[in-house]
Order: sequence, then structure tokens, then C-alpha cells
Amino acid sequence: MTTQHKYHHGNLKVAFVAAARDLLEQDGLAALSLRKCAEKVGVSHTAPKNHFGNMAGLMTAIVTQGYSELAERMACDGSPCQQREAALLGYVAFAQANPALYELMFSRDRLVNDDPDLMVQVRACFVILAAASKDLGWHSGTADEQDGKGQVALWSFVHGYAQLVTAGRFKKDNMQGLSILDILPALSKDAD
Amino acid sequence: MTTQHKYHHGNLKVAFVAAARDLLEQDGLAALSLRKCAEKVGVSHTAPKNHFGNMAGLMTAIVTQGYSELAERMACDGSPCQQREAALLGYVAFAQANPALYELMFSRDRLVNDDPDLMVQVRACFVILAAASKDLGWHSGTADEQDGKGQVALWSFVHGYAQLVTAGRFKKDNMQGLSILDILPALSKDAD
DNA sequence: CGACAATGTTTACACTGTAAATATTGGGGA
DNA sequence: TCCCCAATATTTACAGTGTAAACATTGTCG
Repeated sequence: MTTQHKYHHGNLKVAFVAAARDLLEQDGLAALSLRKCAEKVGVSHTAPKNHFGNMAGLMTAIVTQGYSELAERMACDGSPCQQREAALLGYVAFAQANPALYELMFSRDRLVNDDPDLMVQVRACFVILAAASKDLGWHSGTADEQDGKGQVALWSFVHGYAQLVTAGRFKKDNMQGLSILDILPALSKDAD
Repeated sequence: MTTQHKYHHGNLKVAFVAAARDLLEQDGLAALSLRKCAEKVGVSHTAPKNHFGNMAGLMTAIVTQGYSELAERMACDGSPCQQREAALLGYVAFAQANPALYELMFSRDRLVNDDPDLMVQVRACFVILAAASKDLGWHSGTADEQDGKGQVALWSFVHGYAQLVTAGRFKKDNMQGLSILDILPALSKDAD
């Protein structure tokens, strides 16, 4: 009974997302296809249409899960300084652990960008990064201006670093033994 | 005679790259296809095989041209401070003017990453950014250490900013009237 | 218990990249 | 000059892709 094939799979949505993520990290973004996912799950290739609509819908679901996991990786309960370090290290670690998914998460025209679930998870990540950019001391102006600029600056920095690392644009010559905490400007000010 | 169709196109390589870039910025990265390029050029759909080998070869050619243009946009003959400003503004302007091409330029598995021509152009861009990161004053350590970290930091920063802007991850609320020069930390130190 | 919505399958179609065989052209040596 | 050959472009073919429409199965709720 347990392994018996039923006409209704039950939770095909989560099975599809899992299969898609396996294919994504195993063979790369270009090799991801609905039909391979369907074969992997053991279901006809048009089954996902009921759950995701189309390819963009499936990718949006994967990416939404990705942002959720990214938020988990960045979360920290310690001091502000510890929060910042955890967020940055978690961000880069996530990108390195899921490079193909990370690329898809910042793709321009493959996702349903106005998907409500996706927007919620993206916002959750931004909130964590916003908290991590408090009291950076990078900018002048009022406290609000400092916060606004600091948020944009910190996210730009960590995202650019993560993508350039995962895309292989940094040669090892410059990077051996360095983490993002060593590269971030003026972070050492309150580091110890 | 001038518009007469010849069996040998003449300079089909540059014609294909131009057609591909048109399609790229018009319909997005997902809509780029060899067959559409061929139709646009007015040639059979297997013609590019002799020049580019495959899709990755064509994309590599487009991206190589992109890096060349990016270097042009960043280049500046003025003072070090002017060079830095020109490089950063040119970088962001290029990304905003060619968002789909810019995304492709940092794609992971669609390009021939060890292509000699591509590596030359990528390196040229890095050289300009390295010059622009001189005397940033962001890091401590020896001059060499400062330079190495500053190069990685500045490229991370500008690339992350450019991609997050073109990907629409920044809401207008935080960004109205601000340029990257306003966001860069500690750049105002020598800005005036 | 029966209708109905949810879910999955079958079939079909247009489109894509790639390979192999073929055709055309132009240029460089006899 | 002429002919051969390499470069270049075409034709044909094939496997793979996403998507739509029609159909089949299942669970649920009145």
C-alpha cells in the first residue's frame, strides 16, 4: 500500500519543487525542464500545469522557497554586530551552496515578479538585511537617510560579492583566505 | 548589385551578433534563439554553426562585445576621482541601457567561460575597476592588501547595485533621486 | 449516492538546437 | 586561364522543449 501508485499523487507541488531543485543544482539552470521534473517525480509531463500554470510559475515557486531559505540562513538572535556578520556570511554561504538557484533568484524575465508569495519572501530577506545595516556609519545625513542608503549599500555589496564569487569572476589570487567580512569596507570598525 | 542576395553573406558573424543583441534587448533573454537571429539576418538557421559552433558560442560573442562596450563606458582620462566616478556611473548606465545583455554577461553556464577573447575583455574591465579603486581608503593593511581588497569591494558594490536596480529589487521609495555615488560608502571623503 | 471540482493523462503542435549530407562560392596554385 | 579545394551556406532530419485541448480518474460535498 505504501508505495502503490495512485492516480492522485497527493502533494505533487512540493515533489515538483524538490525535483526541480535537484535538477537545477545538478545539471545547471539551462538543463532544467518541466519534462525532466515530471519524469523524476514519475508523472505525466503536463501534470504541473494544474499547480504552477507554466514554467515561470514553477520557477517562481522554486525561487520563493529559495528566498525563504536565504532568510533562514541570515537570521541571527545575537547583538547587532553578530546579526550583521551572520547575515553576510549566511548570504554568501547560501549563494555558494545553491549557485544555480541563486542565479535564478535574480533572473529578470523568467519569474512571475508580482507573485504575492514571492514578494513576501523577498521582503523578509530585505528586512533582515535592513536590520543588519543599522548603525553602519557609512553615510552622512539624518538617521533615516543613513538607514536608507545603508540598506541599499549593504545589499548591493553582499549581492555583488556573492554573484561574482559564484560566477567565477574573482581569481583565487586575490581571494585566498579572505571572507566577505575582510572585504567589507569599514566593517572592522566595530568588529572587535 | 548592392542589395543583391549572395550565397556568401560576407560578414555574417557581425550581422548575427547585431541581430542577437536586437532580439535580446527587445524580447528578453528567454526569447533569444538562433533561428530568430537567422531569420532576422535572412539566412538559413544552421548558418551560424560555421562561425560560432553553437548557442554558447554566439552568446559568448555577444557577451564579449558587451564587456568591450562596458570598458568604453567606464573609461575616463581625468583625475583619479573623476576616473572612479566615471567608471561607476558608466557601469550602472551600461547595465540600465542593456539589462538583458548585462544579465547574460554574468550568467554561469551559458557562456564559454574560457574563451580567450572573452577573457581579454573581462580583464580589461577589471583593470579599469582596479584603477578606479585606487586610494579608496576602505581597508587597512599594506598598500597591496588595501588595493586587493578595494578592487574586490568596489566591483562587488557596483555590480550588486547595477543588478539589483535592473532586476527591480529596489523599490522607488528608497531610491528617488539617488545615484550610485550617493550610496557608495565613504566615497564622499574625496568627492569635493 | 450522484454531481462536480480537482487532479492527472493523452494527444497534438509549434518551436528550439544540433548534426549530417549536400550545394555554392571564391581564391590560390597548375 | 582553369581547376581543385577550403570556406561558407543550405537542406534535411531528429530529439527535446513548453503549452494547449480533450479526455480520464478520483475524492468530496450536497
